[in-house]
Amino acid sequence: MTSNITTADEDFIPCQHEYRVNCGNCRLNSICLPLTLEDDDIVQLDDIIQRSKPLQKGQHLYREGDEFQSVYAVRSGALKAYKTTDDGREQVTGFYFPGEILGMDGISKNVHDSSAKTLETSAVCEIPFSSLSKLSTLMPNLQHHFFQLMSQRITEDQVLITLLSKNSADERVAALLLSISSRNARRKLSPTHFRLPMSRVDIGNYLGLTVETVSRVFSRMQKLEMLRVDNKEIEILDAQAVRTMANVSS
Amino acid sequence: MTSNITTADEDFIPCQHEYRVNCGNCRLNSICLPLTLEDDDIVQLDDIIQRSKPLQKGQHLYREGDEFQSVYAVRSGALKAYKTTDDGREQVTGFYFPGEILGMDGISKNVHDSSAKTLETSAVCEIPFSSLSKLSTLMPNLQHHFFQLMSQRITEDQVLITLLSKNSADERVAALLLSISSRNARRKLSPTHFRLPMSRVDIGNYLGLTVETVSRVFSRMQKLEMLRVDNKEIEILDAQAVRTMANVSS
DNA sequence: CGACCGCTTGATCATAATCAAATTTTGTGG
DNA sequence: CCACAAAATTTGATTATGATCAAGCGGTCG
Repeated sequence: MTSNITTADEDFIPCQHEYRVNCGNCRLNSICLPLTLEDDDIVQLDDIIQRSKPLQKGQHLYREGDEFQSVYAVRSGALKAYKTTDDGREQVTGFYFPGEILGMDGISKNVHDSSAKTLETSAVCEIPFSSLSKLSTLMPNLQHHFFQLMSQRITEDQVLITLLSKNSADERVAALLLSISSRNARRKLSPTHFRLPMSRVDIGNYLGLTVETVSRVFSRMQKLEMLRVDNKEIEILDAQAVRTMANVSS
Repeated sequence: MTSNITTADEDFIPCQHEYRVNCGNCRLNSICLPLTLEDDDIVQLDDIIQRSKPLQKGQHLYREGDEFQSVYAVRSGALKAYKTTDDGREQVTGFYFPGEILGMDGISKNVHDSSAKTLETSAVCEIPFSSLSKLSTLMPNLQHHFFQLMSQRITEDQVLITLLSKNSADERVAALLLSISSRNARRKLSPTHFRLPMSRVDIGNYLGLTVETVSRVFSRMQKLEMLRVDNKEIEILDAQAVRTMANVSS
């Protein structure tokens, strides 16, 4: 892990000059868990958080059925959460980017209800749930923010439910691109030019489509000059056209 | 509301001899919010809860965009939660039966993210969220249980996502019937013989199918002698066959 | 009684799945 | 660095599932 070979990984190289990351100096703290906290409180939150070594692409953070201990904040990289159906197919339930929290589905039964796997080299902050609960009783702001985070997960799932239930393949793919674009914007990255960390299969398993259909939609969007697609590299050429294709007011 | 006209409503007539309902004597308290609480704590919870007059069929509990104030526990009857898409179609995000909690999607933005409407005459308990939050900081059990309820909502939404994404019309309808059946069992009602409170359109808008398809699936299930369908009255004749059709291990 | 609503059934059509194959990209070892 | 194998992606042809369009039935309410 001390190697400094630069991989083909497109993401920023983590700051080397401030290795001792904490919530107070993390550049994600304005969109992550500390969002609503005072400086004093952030220090306490910081105390319970464990920061991971980088995880290699394809590693599991947890698996469906594992005992639930912690929720996780993505520090760098990207992950997918997914469930495996009885007949062995994979339903991707979400993609997670830096600053986003995953694992909250494990709270209800104290067992992870889905698996989480890195899509590229990633690092996460582990937040032991028992400590978070305890701290939440002392810090109403934190409790409220965590309620909000769970509620946000619910509203986002409801958006996906609607997308799967009512929208065409074109609309689903366009909506996913817009979602990734706006999440990039939130992290001050380009909303029009980015690299998809997930495969076409993952996209299909998220949107309820086959790989072939996903690929065809990308081709169609390219032909219409809305998009430039170079393998995983995406450039949105006509954002308005993509919004129109997504058929949502956002 | 002091009238004692009995409607055509199939549900049990609420106990008249104990009008002053509270959480301590509510027959749903073993599956509802008080689940994990001690007697003393139940009394405190009871203090913040407001019980509604019966709501007529078709009345709204809240609408998408309303300011979020409270979550609600169903006391009797049944409700649907739904979102209206930009092009005016309706996505039903859930059906709610006695003992179940709805409205948690409003926490994240302090605005209801969906609408809730009664499917038949119903009564609910209103739980002001600010009071619930405050009480939760004092009662770790309550905080934990509410975290669990939200997490359960998330896992249930993920099941629906998978259903919509991967399963056929037959499988979706069969899965819904099994879900209603097991929720009836939880309330000590018959798991094989019940009345559906929602219309075929509602079922379609929940499962991402048209009315016609829903109706055809019911017909098919009747022809296969798995089910007896008399309008909204359902009798499951061969539960194993329904499980097989649903194609889930549950 | 008649209009309307919810539900069912039938015929046809469209979208995306499936099957099949070519092509590009990636990873690995020499 | 190149060669080769494996994996991922794209494209094409055909098919199947459920949507759409259309009509009829039965019950309810004014």
